[in-house]
Amino acid sequence: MNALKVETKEKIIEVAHEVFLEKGLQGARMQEIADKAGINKALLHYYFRSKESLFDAVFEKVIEEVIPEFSKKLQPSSKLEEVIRSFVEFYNNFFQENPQFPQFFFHEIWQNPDKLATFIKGQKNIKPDDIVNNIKKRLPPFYESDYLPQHMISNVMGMCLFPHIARPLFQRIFFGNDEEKYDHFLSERTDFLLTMLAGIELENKDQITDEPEEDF
Amino acid sequence: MNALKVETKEKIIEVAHEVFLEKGLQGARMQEIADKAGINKALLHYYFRSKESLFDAVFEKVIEEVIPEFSKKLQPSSKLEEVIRSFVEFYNNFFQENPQFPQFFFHEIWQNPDKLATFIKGQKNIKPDDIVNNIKKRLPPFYESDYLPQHMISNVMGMCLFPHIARPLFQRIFFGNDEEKYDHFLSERTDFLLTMLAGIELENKDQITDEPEEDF
DNA sequence: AAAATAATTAACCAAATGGTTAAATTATTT
DNA sequence: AAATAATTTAACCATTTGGTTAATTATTTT
Repeated sequence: MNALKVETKEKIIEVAHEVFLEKGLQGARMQEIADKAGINKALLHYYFRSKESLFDAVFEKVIEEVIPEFSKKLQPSSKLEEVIRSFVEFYNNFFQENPQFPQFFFHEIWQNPDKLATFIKGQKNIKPDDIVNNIKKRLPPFYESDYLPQHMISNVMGMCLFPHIARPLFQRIFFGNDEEKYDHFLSERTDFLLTMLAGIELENKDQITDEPEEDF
Repeated sequence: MNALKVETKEKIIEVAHEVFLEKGLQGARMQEIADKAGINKALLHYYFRSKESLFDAVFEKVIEEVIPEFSKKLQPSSKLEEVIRSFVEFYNNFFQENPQFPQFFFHEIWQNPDKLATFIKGQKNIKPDDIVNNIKKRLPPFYESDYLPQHMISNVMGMCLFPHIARPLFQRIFFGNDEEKYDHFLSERTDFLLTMLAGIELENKDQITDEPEEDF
């Protein structure tokens, strides 16, 4: 009558994912995870030796799902415009489906930077140097050539991230805490960002012939 | 009167501030705070009934220090350019001096949105409607007029915030975990943002005719 | 200086929490 | 069907942790 090994384990990871995302590593309670998974706390430790190891399993799974999707968008082959477009689309989409993710992610990154950074760097799909170089070659003129390409990454990521990570406050202060209005704001935003970014690029289009060489 | 009392209490708040910022409400330990303040745990509870009340005291103090500074930058009287300039300068400055603040802030905002949002909304210096209206009136043309002014706020805040909140990861991935390089990146960024934002605005300046053009 | 009040401590306490043990139940293999 | 292995549970356990008590030491007040 009872669930098979695999099913139970997956149920645990699934529900642990929820709880960890909501409460963080410290805030999460093993009892709550066990309860929500409909099992005994001892069984939880049967499948995962410790809270940490459960957390690792959850985190690994999340990252392993996100990173490939993420890095697909950053192929050096594609044009910068394309990269930005698909990046913005994906990022906004993902956050809308996983609202607490940013908060959780950055919290844990600060609590345990080395562990998580090492883990993420371990993902072979991501090649930071390639990304930076790809951007460097294609920077639109208004990104002053003396500045680091990392500024552009920060810009795009920051603009995508902010309304999601700041939601609880931002929604209350600027949207009268109206969920629907905020959701509308968020869906509108992908469009807005792409329009805006394209607009800025287009204004300088005449100067770009192919791949402007800039030295940094 | 009780010179000691004040000193102890302030010492507690000071050290609690550190610990809470680093570990968050859940992660912080009363014992650690007591130790670092060089006092007994019982004395900690003598001054602050509970962990929560200590946390509140710390949070209130932080907010009360930041908000006025913050809202000063958002006076509806000043020009949008000025607002952005001083906002970016202040924001970047503050984060450089309080690196863990963003992470801490957003974590707590998500853990207890109502409490903190209510508290922040209680600060009478901040009038969201005024801010939005002020921005609405002065939006540069490339911010499509159909879009909400909140987009612009998200843009500026997001671009300021990102490299700070993402630092542990970003530094490791894109800067070979070199503290100095990252610090340089951060100090360069204020300049970069102002240059970039000014540049974008200037390109549409013909319709506004206000400030002399700078050369980029 | 004595009484009263405030600040501080050592020793406890109860609840919560991550984790364990050993037995029981269920599945699988022989 | 018996033996073996995997899964699940109830009852515990040790530690941690926020919080308390009651006594002690300053500090003010009278």
